[in-house]
Amino acid sequence: MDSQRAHILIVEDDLALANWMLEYLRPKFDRVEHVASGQDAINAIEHSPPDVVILDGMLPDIDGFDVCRAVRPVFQNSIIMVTARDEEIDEVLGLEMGADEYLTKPVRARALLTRIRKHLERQQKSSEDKAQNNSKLLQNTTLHFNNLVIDRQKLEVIYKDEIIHISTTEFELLWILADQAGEIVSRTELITQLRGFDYDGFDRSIDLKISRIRKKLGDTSNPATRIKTVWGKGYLFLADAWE
Amino acid sequence: MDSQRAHILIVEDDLALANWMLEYLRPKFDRVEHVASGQDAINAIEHSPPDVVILDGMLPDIDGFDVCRAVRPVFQNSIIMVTARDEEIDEVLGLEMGADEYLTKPVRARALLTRIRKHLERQQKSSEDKAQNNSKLLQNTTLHFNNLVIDRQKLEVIYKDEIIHISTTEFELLWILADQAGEIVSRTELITQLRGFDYDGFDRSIDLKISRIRKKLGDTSNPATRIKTVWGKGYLFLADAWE
DNA sequence: CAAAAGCTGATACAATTTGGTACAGATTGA
DNA sequence: TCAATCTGTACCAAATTGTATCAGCTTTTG
Repeated sequence: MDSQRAHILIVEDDLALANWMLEYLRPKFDRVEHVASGQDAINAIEHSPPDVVILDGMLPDIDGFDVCRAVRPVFQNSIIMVTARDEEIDEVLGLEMGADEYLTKPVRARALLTRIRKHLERQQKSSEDKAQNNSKLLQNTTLHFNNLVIDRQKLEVIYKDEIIHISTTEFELLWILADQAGEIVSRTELITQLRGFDYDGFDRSIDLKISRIRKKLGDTSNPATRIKTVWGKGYLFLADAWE
Repeated sequence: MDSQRAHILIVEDDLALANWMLEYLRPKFDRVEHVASGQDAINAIEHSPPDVVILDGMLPDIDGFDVCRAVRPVFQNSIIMVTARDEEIDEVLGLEMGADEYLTKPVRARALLTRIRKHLERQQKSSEDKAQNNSKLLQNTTLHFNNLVIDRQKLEVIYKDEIIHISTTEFELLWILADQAGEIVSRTELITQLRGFDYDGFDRSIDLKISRIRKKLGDTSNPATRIKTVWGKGYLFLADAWE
């Protein structure tokens, strides 16, 4: 799961607690922000909608529940409400306040993380569903190149009648290249497609995967002849080199 | 939905309270039943699933929360849990026990009715949604994949004309995967569906079950070829690998 | 009712997958 | 040719997954 690219907003006036959350979540997600008041929360959410909001029920200015109501019309992602034990329990129980999930203080780190991941996962899935309905029918499910078969449904690669043991991400990469056989595909594009988001900073991981794939598909001569390197541009999958 | 046709089950050992509810609800719904123990509740729910269950948290034999857990795998409609105020509020607040709604005693008639209607309405809505998308799947009681037959009613799995000895939870897991054949199902989702509530903390139990199922279904090659592992994502049941 | 058998999941550890770092080798252009 | 840039891979640490083992429970048997 690429939690990495998630954007989390913490709304919490207890600065000690907020800092604890920040420290715990920052290494795990791409962007973790914090505001301490209800008004700031509303502004932040409307200005730059996060994927998940962690919302304290009791805030100095605007009540957390009211924040919830205020942003709901424009904010469809998940809200995880954190309430103190002695706050209006009935309200919480009614589940009518518009949050997607409720936790009580004290919040355990593990529980918080689990919930965040659950909601991110859901969001991703539902957006994938939508995307698929529009485009999936148009897509090929299997690619053939002579003795090489790449089966997207089975996540399986067969070369010369033998199943090639290939890992999930290696498969993804191979698929992307093969799907655009004959075209040069840049590292940037590969990395974006693989991880689903832009990645700055340089990285040998694509080369590494290519190297592994080549080995598994017997493309061992130097320079490689089936998945070619195009210096300064990217990689090129040859369609007619698989005999 | 016209509440008229709804089927309500009341699980309550306090007979005075139960009678009060019966009297109040009977004129408003088509079928309102009552049982006084957890075991009876489980039987009743499994035998003839109601649209809404009103479940007392504290019962003479099986705890209401346990009833909830017990039926969740096979019962998807709404459970409204009624708890005494001094019962384990933490549990309730965590919303981890699998009920859809919580009320505290004393229960006000009006509130109860409102909640029931809300849930009936939701169910109506979501069943309409589902009916549009996959009306067949909902009614399916048996899944076929070549030589593999998974029979939900008999809780039976047959592979190559042989009955596979498989435990109940293993069956559940297999069913969930097979029901979504071709889609990657995440561990989080599996665990939630199996246990009926969120679970924090790390856990190899799903992997373990998968491992056992694979063994029983002869998916022994490494890596597995019929129930595939998708690294970082979950598991994938292949529909056409059962010859 | 007690013993046996079966089921479940926790723990522990092994195996696999992934990608960061480092550095050697290859390529390019001045 | 040489320095700068780009690519290939060995090596390693972290994350993820597979599974043996075992204790605690349930169910079944006798």
